[in-house]
Amino acid sequence: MTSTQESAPGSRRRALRDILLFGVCGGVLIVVLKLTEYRFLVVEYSVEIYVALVAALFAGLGIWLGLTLTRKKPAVIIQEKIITETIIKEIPAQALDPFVVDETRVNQLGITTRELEILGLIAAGLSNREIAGKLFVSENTVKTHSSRLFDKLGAKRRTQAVQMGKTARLIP
Amino acid sequence: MTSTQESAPGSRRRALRDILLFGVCGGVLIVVLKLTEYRFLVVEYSVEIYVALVAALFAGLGIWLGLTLTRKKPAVIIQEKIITETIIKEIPAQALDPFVVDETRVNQLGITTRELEILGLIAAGLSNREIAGKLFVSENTVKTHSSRLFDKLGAKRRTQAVQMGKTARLIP
DNA sequence: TGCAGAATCACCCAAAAGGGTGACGACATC
DNA sequence: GATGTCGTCACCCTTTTGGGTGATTCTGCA
Repeated sequence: MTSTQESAPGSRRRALRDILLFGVCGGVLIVVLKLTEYRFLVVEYSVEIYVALVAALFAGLGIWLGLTLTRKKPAVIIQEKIITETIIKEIPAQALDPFVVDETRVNQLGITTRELEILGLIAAGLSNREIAGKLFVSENTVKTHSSRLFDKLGAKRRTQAVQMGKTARLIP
Repeated sequence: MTSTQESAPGSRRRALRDILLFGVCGGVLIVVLKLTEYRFLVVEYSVEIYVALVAALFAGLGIWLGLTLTRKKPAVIIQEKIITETIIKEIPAQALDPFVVDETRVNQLGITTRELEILGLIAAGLSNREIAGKLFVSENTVKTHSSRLFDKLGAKRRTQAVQMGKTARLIP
């Protein structure tokens, strides 16, 4: 229960319709059974069979209802089109995009936490001076950090470093 | 039916267990009902009530079974942990990522095709000189283009322009 | 205890980037 | 034919960025 229900517009109406349909089906069945009841009562001990039949029928109906009710929930909206279908596909985590840095790559390149932090701020569009102000260090410090960072990434410019950092999953 | 079922390891076993549980419950209920049956039979026309009761019970049971069975199917795998839960979340179309420029935004900001082209090359990490070489124009031309682009975006630096361009869906 | 890695800072210099202004040709629109 | 937009280029000047070197402090590890 990570999030509240935020289903498609007509979902509740459809659920109601299904419940109604279920009720009608039940009613019809009861009527039918009642009509046939008398015939069954002639044969004495068929009550058990009758009950079992009713039980099985309603169980099946219940299962169907349960399925149809839950099937409405996951609606994948692509562009404008609404596809109502159960999602079976495994979502490869990265699709819901809670970004995590590729620690392996970070260690592999020998990038320190400070350097990574500065890479993030560069990607955010800050100048060296702004970064210095944000981290309470001198501009020279930021410059040395970024210099070493570019070395490790093999980048010549900060824009290139950002691009490389993104493809290497060091920054979102 | 986008893909075949590739559910979690213990899914089938659990489904079987549920069905068995369902059967046992049904059996127990039938036994109980049979025992109470005689008492009900004393009162003559309570058969209908009895049937209705059975029907309702089995319907409920069926719904429960339907729910528990379907709940197992969608399994989101994050890292190593398996979360068995119905997927409710709307997946934004952008997740499947066939990038298209936001033409509306482009016109809204008054960005020309050439400027957009240069923004893309800046984002790719090229220097003004490299861009000039790529587009067969002078470096000064690239500079004027980028200058006007930054004006329109309200950016002070090329890194900032890239960041803004990305959030505005002008570049992937 | 001493060493390695990190974070920090300074200084110098060159290259790149950015701001401002002006100008020219092509093309479309009115 | 006038106007406007777009793409092109030049020049000048300031700011930012990047490279190189050296030094200091702190911390964890051998």
